Amino acid sequence: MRLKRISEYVWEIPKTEKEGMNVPALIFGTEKIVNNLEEGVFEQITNVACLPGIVRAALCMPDGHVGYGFPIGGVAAFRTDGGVISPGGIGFDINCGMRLVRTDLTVEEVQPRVKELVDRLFHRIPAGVGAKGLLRLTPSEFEEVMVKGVDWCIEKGYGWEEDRERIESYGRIPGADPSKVSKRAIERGLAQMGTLGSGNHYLEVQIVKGESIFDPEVARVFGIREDQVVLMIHCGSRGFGHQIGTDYLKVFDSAMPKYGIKVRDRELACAPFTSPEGQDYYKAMVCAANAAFVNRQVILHRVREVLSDVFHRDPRDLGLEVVYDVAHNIAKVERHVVDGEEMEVLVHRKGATRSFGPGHPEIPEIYREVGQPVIIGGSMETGSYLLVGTEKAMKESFGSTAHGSGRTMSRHAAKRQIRGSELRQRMEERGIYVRAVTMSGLAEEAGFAYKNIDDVVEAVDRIGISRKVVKLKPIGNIKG
DNA sequence: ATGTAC
Repeated sequence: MRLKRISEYVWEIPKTEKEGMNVPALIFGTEKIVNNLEEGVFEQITNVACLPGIVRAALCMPDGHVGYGFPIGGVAAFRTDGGVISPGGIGFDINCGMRLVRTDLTVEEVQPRVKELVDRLFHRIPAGVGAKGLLRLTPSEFEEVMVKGVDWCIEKGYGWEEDRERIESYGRIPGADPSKVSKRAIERGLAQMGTLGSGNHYLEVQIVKGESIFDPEVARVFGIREDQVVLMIHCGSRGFGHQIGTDYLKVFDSAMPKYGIKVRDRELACAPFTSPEGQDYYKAMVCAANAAFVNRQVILHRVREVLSDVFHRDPRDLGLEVVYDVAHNIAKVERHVVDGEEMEVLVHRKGATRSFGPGHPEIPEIYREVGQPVIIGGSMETGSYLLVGTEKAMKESFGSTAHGSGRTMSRHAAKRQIRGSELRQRMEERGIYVRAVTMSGLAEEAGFAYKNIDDVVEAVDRIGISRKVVKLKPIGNIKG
């Protein structure tokens, strides 16, 4: 497919390249990254550009790879009036996301006890396919989870008041309607709050090395300093969100003819945002998004319990504060400037992170002057980054940036390259203590199966859609 | 990602 370089780090596939494109597709990345993207990504992002009501351009972030319908790393904004909502543009794992937690503990204090700490966390935070949590909710409690999100946790003592403002959308997106969620989805979700899941989901113990602080001023605002231990939580809405996605794909698949919508790929099933089907899915998606915030909040609660036990100190005294929590699989109603005019759009971010710049009213006051914290998670071997949102992201990418490394190798291929037990040993020799539910699952997540996180982060930093603040190095990891 | 196929 023909790629036109329109600036140093932006590549365009013009509208004329494929019949039916309503807008061009734009790929963000360095030459190296764009040259290495799978052909399927270009196919998928230009299919997205054909969807009804899409504005300006279909975007692909530097960590783009082939996904269900939309590429992972895809960002697309649709008119709220006249545009569509598509589960394939959000992902099955609704509000899969990242939460970063700071501590007042130093590397010297934690390093000698990292095995004990990781083992205790492993026992307290259930992980793996089908894992059930320590919390067993009644259907009416779960209804509150869907509607109130993290506010429910704070009411119940699973969170602190001050956690709320350090979560995207304050951990509670308005518009949830549990009556739009199937009984089956609720049955799957009831016992899953406070569980990690599997695949690339993890809980990681990380350290801040002095030479990895790129912006000391912003790092200080985010509560980050040299020699500090932090924890990163990566998980989503588990079987609950997955079931909602599955349910509504079926609904949309049969509703499309009614609305005269034809898509190039059945995986792009969608419905007008204002249609009954579109609104029902949106309301159910919000339920899953709020449940995912709750899931990460309950995991944080367990983290606070375990660290308090291990270090015999109160969690507040340990400085166990949320830095921020970002969604990377979600659609949100936001206002953006399109062709010089501010308008309301439904921004789909699928494997992409919100990256609002300084002064945005949706950023909490504590961070408003510098911009929104952006968390980009690498593979469990290579480290992760904390960045900050920019004004340029508001102009170029609907306030969005990348979310992670992006796979370069299939799970199957990764398992052929290395045995889980060998990887575990190799990681331990390099100072990363890992506990995994299955050794095959561990092998699938080997660092070599992913793009180099430094390349992805360097790209978003140079493009200017988020700025590097600090790189975080893993010393302990829990995998589902 | 996912009670990894209803």
